[in-house]
Amino acid sequence: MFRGRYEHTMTDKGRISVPSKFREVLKEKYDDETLVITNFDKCLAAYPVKEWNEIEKKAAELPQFRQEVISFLRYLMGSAIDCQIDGSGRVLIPQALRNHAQIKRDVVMIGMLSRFEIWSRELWEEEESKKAYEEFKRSREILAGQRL
Amino acid sequence: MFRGRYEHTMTDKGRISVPSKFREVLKEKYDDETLVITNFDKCLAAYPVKEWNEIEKKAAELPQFRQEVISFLRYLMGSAIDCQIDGSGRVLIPQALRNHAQIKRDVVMIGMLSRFEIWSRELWEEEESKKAYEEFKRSREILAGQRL
DNA sequence: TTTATATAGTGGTTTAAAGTGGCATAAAGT
DNA sequence: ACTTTATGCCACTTTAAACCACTATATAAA
Repeated sequence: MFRGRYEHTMTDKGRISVPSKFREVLKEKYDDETLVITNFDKCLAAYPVKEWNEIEKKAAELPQFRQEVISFLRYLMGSAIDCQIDGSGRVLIPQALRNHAQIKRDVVMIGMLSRFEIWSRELWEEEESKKAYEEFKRSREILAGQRL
Repeated sequence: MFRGRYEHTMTDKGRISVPSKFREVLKEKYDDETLVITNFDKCLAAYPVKEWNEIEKKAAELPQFRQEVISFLRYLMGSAIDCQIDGSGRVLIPQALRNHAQIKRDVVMIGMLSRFEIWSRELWEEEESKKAYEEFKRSREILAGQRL
């Protein structure tokens, strides 16, 4: 499973090296180094193809004419692109996705179990990191409560 | 189970030797010398992978597209990194975690049953003295009630 | 008590791997 | 054909992992 937070930089041509721990998970657990990358909130989400297929399957079961479903699918599916990891462990992030996530140079990648997120460092630090910490402190009891 | 308190020092490259008692527990009870280390309030928490997997399992059961869950996972998973214990019984603590726990050189490690905590000694002593002060105030109340 | 022997903790050095930048070639779009 | 975009490859730098060595403390034997 993907976990950990890594700060990398993007080359001027839009390539980012995938953290080696993530690549390891892809190789060991998924046996496939292809990623499906899509828009997600203010960041990008990268899925192993196997996980992405699960999402597609679930999405197909949703009522296809509900307005929310249509918007949701348009958003998530419309921007999903599969990206190959190259010989030196990098992926090329298509221009459209870079723009969406406002990625210029510095990026933060965050493991999220079955996927990982790609953030512009500025956006992450300014907007999301504090929010995430607050939510964590608030929700920690959900997990802690089940253990005691 | 992890028990006891140990004071160690960190090398300039961020390595800390895990107390041998803890290593023994890892080997005997968990049969695996990998640790998952994560932010925890003012210190770091180190889990045997098996224990950490329990937490991940619970996290994976949460609805993955709920906003609170997403923020929660961003922090919980983002700050968790697995660290291998090397040949001489040490772990490398990643820079980000060192910063979070304000660890410079002297550390205190505290057994907490299924995990152990890693404190900067300075912070630990502050916490301890605070606790001692609370204790003092509490006993004073009791004494006050005794009309002394 | 003194002397060996082992083990834990620490420090430093070497080696390997990860991440990054750049360039050359290939493919695609105009 | 030519510009743009993508891919593959190589070189450099930094960081992490592996290795070796020393000291202090504990343990066992003389």
